[in-house]
Amino acid sequence: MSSPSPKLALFKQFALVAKTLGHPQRLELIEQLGQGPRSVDLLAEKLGAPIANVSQHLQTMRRAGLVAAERQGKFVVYRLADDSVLAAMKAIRRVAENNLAEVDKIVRGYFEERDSLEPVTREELSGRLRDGMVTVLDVRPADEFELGHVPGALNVPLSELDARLATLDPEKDIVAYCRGAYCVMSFEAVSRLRAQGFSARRLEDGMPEWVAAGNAVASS
Amino acid sequence: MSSPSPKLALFKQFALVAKTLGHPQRLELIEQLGQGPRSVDLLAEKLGAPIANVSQHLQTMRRAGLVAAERQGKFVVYRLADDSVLAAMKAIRRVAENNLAEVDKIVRGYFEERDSLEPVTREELSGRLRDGMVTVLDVRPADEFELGHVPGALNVPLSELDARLATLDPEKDIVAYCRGAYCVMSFEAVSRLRAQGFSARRLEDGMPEWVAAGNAVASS
DNA sequence: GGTATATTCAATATTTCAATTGAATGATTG
DNA sequence: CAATCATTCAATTGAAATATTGAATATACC
Repeated sequence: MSSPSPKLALFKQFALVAKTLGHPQRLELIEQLGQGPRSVDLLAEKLGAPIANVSQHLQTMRRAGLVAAERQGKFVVYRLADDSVLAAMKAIRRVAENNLAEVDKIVRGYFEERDSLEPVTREELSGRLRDGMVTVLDVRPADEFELGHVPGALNVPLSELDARLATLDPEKDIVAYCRGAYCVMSFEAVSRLRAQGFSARRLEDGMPEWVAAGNAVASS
Repeated sequence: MSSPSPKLALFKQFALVAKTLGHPQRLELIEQLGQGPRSVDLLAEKLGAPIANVSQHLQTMRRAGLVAAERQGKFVVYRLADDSVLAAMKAIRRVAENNLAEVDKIVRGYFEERDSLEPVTREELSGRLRDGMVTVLDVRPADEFELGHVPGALNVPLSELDARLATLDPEKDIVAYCRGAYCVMSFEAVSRLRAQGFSARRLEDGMPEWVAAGNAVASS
């Protein structure tokens, strides 16, 4: 028998990946990076966490092969290593959804009640985009919108939604999206739009999935 | 304390799942349970770990929704919560394979050199099983074989391979499999069979994937 | 070159995790 | 009902992860 069995060595590596995913803040970083490469600076601001802290998490993630870093001028820009990282996060999310009662509780309490109608699938949105009979709303903050969005989408951050209601065409259906499947902002937007009489629905998931599915992305 | 944001609450749950996957021994338990429900006793024996230790890991995994337990007489039988758990483990493995140089090194050193021929896919094996022109070898220990195996497979544990070489039909191709993609035993078996002049290949992955793909399983 | 800015490093205190041991519980058997 | 077996619990110890702080390094800009 070989002293360090190859199997154990491999499992240690797999465990390293999983363990590194096992931190809420790092999952949040992956959600952000799922939208595109970002600097440490910007990520720290998004998370509302100290820069040194975020930097350390990113380095931990780099050691585990989840992200890669590249220096651009005085910024260090991190990005996801590849699509498999998002896939892994999705797989973990599914385990939690299926088997943790706690998740069900949270989702019911905060999300489901606000989404009585079926969310719109990516395929459906792609189709309706071609017809032009739909208004697509990107409710993320402006900086995230600028770094990449669904072509033709209007950027209406949640904070500005009420102010810009008047500019929306009440005849068209509205589809709102934000970062990912559990991004609260799109739920909130749909709920407020409906309250104003709009026909609003939510995209089933967010920007990262849109990109991962090979859809077109526009940047301004 | 005001309740934390639903998003953070969710991410904590996701992180719990990932963190729980982040231990080599627990991954090994999942590999074992991927073959079917097992008692604490048997799992401990398989891992060569103290029972109390394994029991604790299993309870940790139960809290994270990865496994479920059921009392059967004086045994407590654990099983995977559902298919999503194996899917998550697979997704994590993929991240590691794609992005960790260390994994590549281990695989190259221990596995690849012993597998110059392409492994057989599940689909291919299903087809050739119908033709009957292939000998399927299950090289796992007898107890694991008994709890479920590919229909028509011969159980030849690695330890008995040499002794039973004479009983194998040299005219037929041989396909060997064991637990999972990285289960060393099937590599070893193929290598030894080839050294004896047999036409031997390895199934691309193992028992859990065979089951997950909805293939038939026989038990003796 | 000097200074501001972005990021990383290093040291520390705190918390959490893991393995070990022996005792306690629950179910079965005689 | 005692004895036995499988499992879990509880307490302890050592190891590892995390957040926090302030200093160090690199790059750009003036």
